Amino acid sequence: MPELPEVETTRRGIEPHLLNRSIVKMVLRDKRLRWPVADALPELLAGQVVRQIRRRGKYLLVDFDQGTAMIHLGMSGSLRIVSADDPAAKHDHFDWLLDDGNCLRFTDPRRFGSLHWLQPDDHGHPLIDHLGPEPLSDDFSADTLYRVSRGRKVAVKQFIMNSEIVVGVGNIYANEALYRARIDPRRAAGSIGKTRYQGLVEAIKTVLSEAINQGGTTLRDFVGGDGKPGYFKQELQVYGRGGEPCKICERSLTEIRQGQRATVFCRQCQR
DNA sequence: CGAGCAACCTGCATGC
DNA sequence: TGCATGCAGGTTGCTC
Repeated sequence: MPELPEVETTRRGIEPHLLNRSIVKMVLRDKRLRWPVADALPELLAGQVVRQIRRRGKYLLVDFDQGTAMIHLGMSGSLRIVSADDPAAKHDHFDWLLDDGNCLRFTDPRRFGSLHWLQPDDHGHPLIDHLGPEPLSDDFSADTLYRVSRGRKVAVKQFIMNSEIVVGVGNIYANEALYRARIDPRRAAGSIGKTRYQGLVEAIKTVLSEAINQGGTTLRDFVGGDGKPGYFKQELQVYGRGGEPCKICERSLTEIRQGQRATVFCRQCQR
């Protein structure tokens, strides 16, 4: 479910409900996430006040006075604001009860998500220390992408999905951006010139920005922190459309697998 | 170092 | 209806 636009949509949805609220209590029902949730977390969080919610790649960083909670939604995770007396369902793994009677609820059927605690004096965390630039920042440019791609034989689609190169480009938006830039996803990253990377960088920025403005992409049941679905699905040009006609040339879209992920593209329009 | 792939886990669609 | 199979929005960490 969540790529960068969905994580950002979640951040914006929950932020107003959390800012300057204190955590009355954390209820940890299942600590078996991607990495086990620290047993000490409920005790650590009790009484702490949320000061800020940031995003780094697909990680949400909830800042408190005495540390930071780092949350990842994995493939199937979501965060919602619900009433504290809302009964927990099967995959609701933890709640943060707030001082206004609401609670932040983490739900994740596949348990690929995670929750870590960062001490304020930490310089970061191994999971986020080596991340590449934010795609919507000026640090992500054709110049840098061109430079770091020299000599790389990996397919360009897998290259832009590598979080050390750029964060937040998942399978949906990688397919969409390559289609918009008209680049064949199988091409070696090192074989692409600066001008074409210029187009790719613009396509990535555009597709991510548009998706955020639409509230993300809802494929199954994604909802933002405010409970509303995303409306970007109707804008998808290739993802999930293998065998259907290309919207530019009408030719049937090709679907292949790259690194165990579905790739959809047009053999005519993408070179 | 890079490339390829198995693994983590559950739900759902599909086909026999 | 039941069962086996394959696939899914992500990422780490192993082999070669």
